[in-house]
This record gives sequence, structure tokens and C-alpha cells, in this order.
Amino acid sequence: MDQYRMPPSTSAREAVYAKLRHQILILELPPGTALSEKDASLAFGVSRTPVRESFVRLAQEGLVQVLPQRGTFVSLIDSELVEEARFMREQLEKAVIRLACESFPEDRLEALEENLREQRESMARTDDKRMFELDEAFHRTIFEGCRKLNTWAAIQQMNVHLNRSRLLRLVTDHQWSHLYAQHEQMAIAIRNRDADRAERVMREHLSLSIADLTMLKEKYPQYFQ
Amino acid sequence: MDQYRMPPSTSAREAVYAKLRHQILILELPPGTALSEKDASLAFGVSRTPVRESFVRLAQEGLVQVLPQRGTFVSLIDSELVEEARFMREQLEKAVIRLACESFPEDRLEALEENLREQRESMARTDDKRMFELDEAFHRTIFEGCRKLNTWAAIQQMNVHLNRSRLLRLVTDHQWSHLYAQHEQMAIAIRNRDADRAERVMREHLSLSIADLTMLKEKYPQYFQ
DNA sequence: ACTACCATACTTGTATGGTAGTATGGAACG
DNA sequence: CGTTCCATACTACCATACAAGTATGGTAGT
Repeated sequence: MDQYRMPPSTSAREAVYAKLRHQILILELPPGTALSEKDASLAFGVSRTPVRESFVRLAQEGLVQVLPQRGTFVSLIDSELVEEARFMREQLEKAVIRLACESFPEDRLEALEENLREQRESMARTDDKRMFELDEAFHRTIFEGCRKLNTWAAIQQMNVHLNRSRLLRLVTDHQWSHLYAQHEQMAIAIRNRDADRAERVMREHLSLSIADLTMLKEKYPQYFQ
Repeated sequence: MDQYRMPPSTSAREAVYAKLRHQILILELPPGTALSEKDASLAFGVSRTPVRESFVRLAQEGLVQVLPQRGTFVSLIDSELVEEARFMREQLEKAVIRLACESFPEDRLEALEENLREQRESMARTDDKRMFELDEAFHRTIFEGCRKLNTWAAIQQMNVHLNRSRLLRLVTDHQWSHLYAQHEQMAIAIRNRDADRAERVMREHLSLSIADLTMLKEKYPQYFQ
């Protein structure tokens, strides 16, 4: 809950942690992958200590599972955890977008609209990675405008599993155009202070952007518990 | 996000972490207290390594702040973080208690009522510590009945600051009788499947049990940022 | 008296060696 | 051929030593 205003100094531990976390989240290290203090320390050119401490942090986030004297593995995706993360995110995002419809700074609203422009460009280029980033940024901006950035950070922390399955879903079948249309409607609803509509669109949006897992479980059974 | 089904083995790291966490949460180690890897390692009779790894975990939860080459300190209470934690908790608890009014297993409802009995006893004994535990258990049971235990765990994780201020408030002026009455109404609402009433009571309950911070800031200024 | 400096005693960060528990593959045996 | 046992090569866990940055108190110089 604190990794945002860390000293910019890139301690070895911080560097290793950030790198591993990123690799896990983008499935470059797929669920089930065996890690090892020794291998990672060799790969990063540091000693085992900072690697170990990175593993401790990742384990607390649920990104890896440490089995004493056996090994450390990238966590499999836990369906129950994914479903609850979706639930939490839905409740919090619905509440926040209602707040946004009461009061929202103009410059953040413009940021949303600028984001939408970028989404259109990225869609034209079929740049999935960028679209994923813009999606995240769009939601983040809503929280920012409501002064609820810590809430967004908490969501990020509990959404590590959720994000992996979202990514799986999106690389499987793209449906950016629909998601974009919903983003657009949200921005309009905020501008028009139409809380009910905003909440409804958000609910639909999240249930759409979040895969139903049964399909993914069939396609990538080895990634799930 | 994973400390629920850890191996029961109490590794040195786990023991140190659990002890420090508890001491911080009950304000036995008040905000601002200077910790030290060396001192802690002596106190626990282990080497610096497991202590250090505990600090890493606590730092990630925001319970301590590690300043390289300067020291490690129990985090001060951040008002903004407390307010957002309250917001998150309110949204999630309202949503969950609505779920509970749709469907709730009979044995969990009985657990709630048994909990209420214990609350009456503890109140008679003015056993604040026990009341605090029962309060937590009551809410936890609601999540359990809705099969949302991971959500409860996430709340626990982000509520570390919130809990400290709640504890401050409760040791300052006890108001258990009012809180108890609300718990009782919640159980009744769940039994009667009265979602609107349940949500309303929950909202009032949380805004009551969660201190307004201005008073606490005046009384314990050294604990706040 | 005041200031600048520096030795010293802290702090956390990193590296490394030893320990104990676990998985694995091959050999010996039924 | 199948099963049991054991040596071996892993693993994470912990202790310890060293490195590097920081706060502090005393001292010398002005």
C-alpha cells in the first residue's frame, strides 16, 4: 500500500521486485513457473538477499507462493479470488463514479477526453498493450478526480489475479470497440452529472471487461488452480 | 493477501512478523516508535535476517516506514488513508450485507446471534479488548456467510490505519452499547431479509464506529502525520 | 562564544556460508 | 518387472560479516 512514493533510488531489492512483478503481471512469467533465489540472483547480478526480500513482498501480494525447502512458484490464478476481486472492484468503482457525477474537476474531465482520443488512435493501430494501459489510466483518472487515489491503489493491489485473467481474455479475443464505447459513455455521464447512468454503464463495463473464467479455464487449464 | 492458509509452521520470520504486526495494531508500539533490526533481533532471539524480512512485509502494508541508513519507524496515522479506508469499507460492507439479506446460511446467522450474546457479557464486564474482537468477528461472520472471505481479508489489509484510529477512539470514549444495538439490528435485518434497513444500519454503524479524526488529532497529535 | 570539522557509533543494504528439509534418479532387493 | 531405499542435488531458511550512508557529540580553530 506504499510503493508509490518510494525513494527514487533503485535499490537492488526494489529493482528486482519491480521487474519480477511486471513480468508476472504481463504473463511473461506464466502461472506455475518455478522461480529460485539462486537463479534469479544470477540473472539479476545481485546476491540472494535482495531477491529473497523481493520474494517476500511478492508472496504477500499473492503473486508467488513460497513452499519452504521446496521452491517458489508464480501463483496459479485462483478463480474464487478473481471473482471476489471483481466484486470489490465493481462496488468501489460504482461508488466512485457516483461521486464523480456530483463533483469532478474540469481538468480531470479533459484528461478523460484526451485519454479517449488516445484510445481511438491505439485501437486503429490495434495496439493491445497500449489499450490496456489506457484502460487502466482511464479508471485511475476517475479515482484521481474524486481524490480517491489510495482507493485505486488498494484496488490495484488486490487485482493482481484479476489483471492476469483480464489480460488472458484480451489477448484471446479483442473487444476494445465495445469497451471504448462504454468509456465514452462514462465520460459523458460524468459531464452530465447523470449518476444512475454512470453507475449502470460502469457495472456493465466491468462485467464485460472481466472474463467469465470458464472459457479461460478451458483454454489455459495449466494457469488455474 | 495470502496469510490465511500459511503453513502452520511458525518460522522465525512469521513469528516476528505476527508479533510486531499485533503490537503495532493494538498501539503497544505507538505511531512514530523507532524500531531497529538489531534491537528487534536481540529481543526475539533471532538474527537480523528474519527481522528484516518482517520489516519488508510491514513496510508493504504501510505499518512501518523504512528510511535507508536512518531507521525504521512505526508509521504515523495518515488521515487521508484513514478516510479512504472508511470509504472502501463502507462500500464493501453495504454491498455484502445486501447480499446477506438475499441468502445467508442458517448456521452463520446463529453464529451472529451467539456473538451478540457474548457481546452482552463482555459489555457487562466492560471488557474492551474482547468487545473489539467480537466486533471484528461479527463483521467477519457476515462476509463468511456470503462467501466473501477474501474480501474481508482485503479489508483487513487496507484497514491497518483505520483500525488504529478506531482503537484510539474506543479507548477514549466507550460507546459499545450503541454499537451493540446496531449489531443486533443488523442480525434482525438479515433474518428478515430487509436489505434496505440492513444497509442503512450498516452505514450508520460504520460512520459511528469510525472516529471523526479531528478530535483524535487534538488528543494524540504525535500519532498523526 | 561560535563555527566548522571529524571521529564514532549508530542505521539499513548486500553478500555469503552453513543448515535442514525435500524431490529425484539409480541401485539393490523381492 | 515392480518396489524400496538411499545418495545426491537441489530448495528456502537463517546467521553472520562487511559495506555504505547518516546522526551526533566533542574538539580545534576562529
